[in-house]
Amino acid sequence: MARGKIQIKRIENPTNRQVTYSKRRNGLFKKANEITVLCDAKVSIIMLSSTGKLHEYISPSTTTKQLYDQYQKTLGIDIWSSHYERMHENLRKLKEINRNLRRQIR
Amino acid sequence: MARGKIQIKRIENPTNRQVTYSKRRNGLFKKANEITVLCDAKVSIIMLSSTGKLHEYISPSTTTKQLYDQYQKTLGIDIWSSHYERMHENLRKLKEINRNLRRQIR
DNA sequence: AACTATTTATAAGA
DNA sequence: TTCTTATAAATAGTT
Repeated sequence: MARGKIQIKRIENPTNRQVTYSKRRNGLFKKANEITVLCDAKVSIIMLSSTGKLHEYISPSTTTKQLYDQYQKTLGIDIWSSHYERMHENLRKLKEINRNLRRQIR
Repeated sequence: MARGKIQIKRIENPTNRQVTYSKRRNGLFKKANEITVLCDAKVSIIMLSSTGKLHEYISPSTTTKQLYDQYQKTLGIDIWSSHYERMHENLRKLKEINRNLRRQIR
């Protein structure tokens, strides 16, 4: 965009790609924050770089989970069910251990 | 940004807010697509407007669910371990109470 | 990490 | 909503 127009195609040089990723990620998150404030919106951004690093933006008024629960409710996709199932299973085991302990105490 | 600088604060007029939301959402999604192509990244954006409408951007190479499963796997490990540690601590306390009770019985 | 010439995004108006 | 355009903001290439 500056000092010369670029074509929107994959940057082959890994160093340049990383630098551009970092700069534009900052730009994207700044824009996300501005629309959050200006328009009273809620925004969740998750990014995975070509080197496998994960970055996230989330509007201050909410959480990533909240917004995805809303997304899930709207689109009917159960993204979090496996997480919930693991938590439930763990709670079940914990309660069983608690019962056994109380039995031991009596 | 144009025809006069604006302050980054909530736009009170609902019509103006809606117009700005629509324009800037387009801008944000365009930027998200550019960083996807230029940097070989994967991006998921979910937005909830102040009127309750949901909008989404997802890089062509993936799905929203895939990216959030990755997010959950990467960040969920920490959440899970702290939860595990809390349970572990609870168990330790229960065992200590148990020991004290046995001592009282003797 | 800073700089700056340019390109791009966009606020206000039509 | 879509187009225009003057101006603000982002950023590509460089240091």
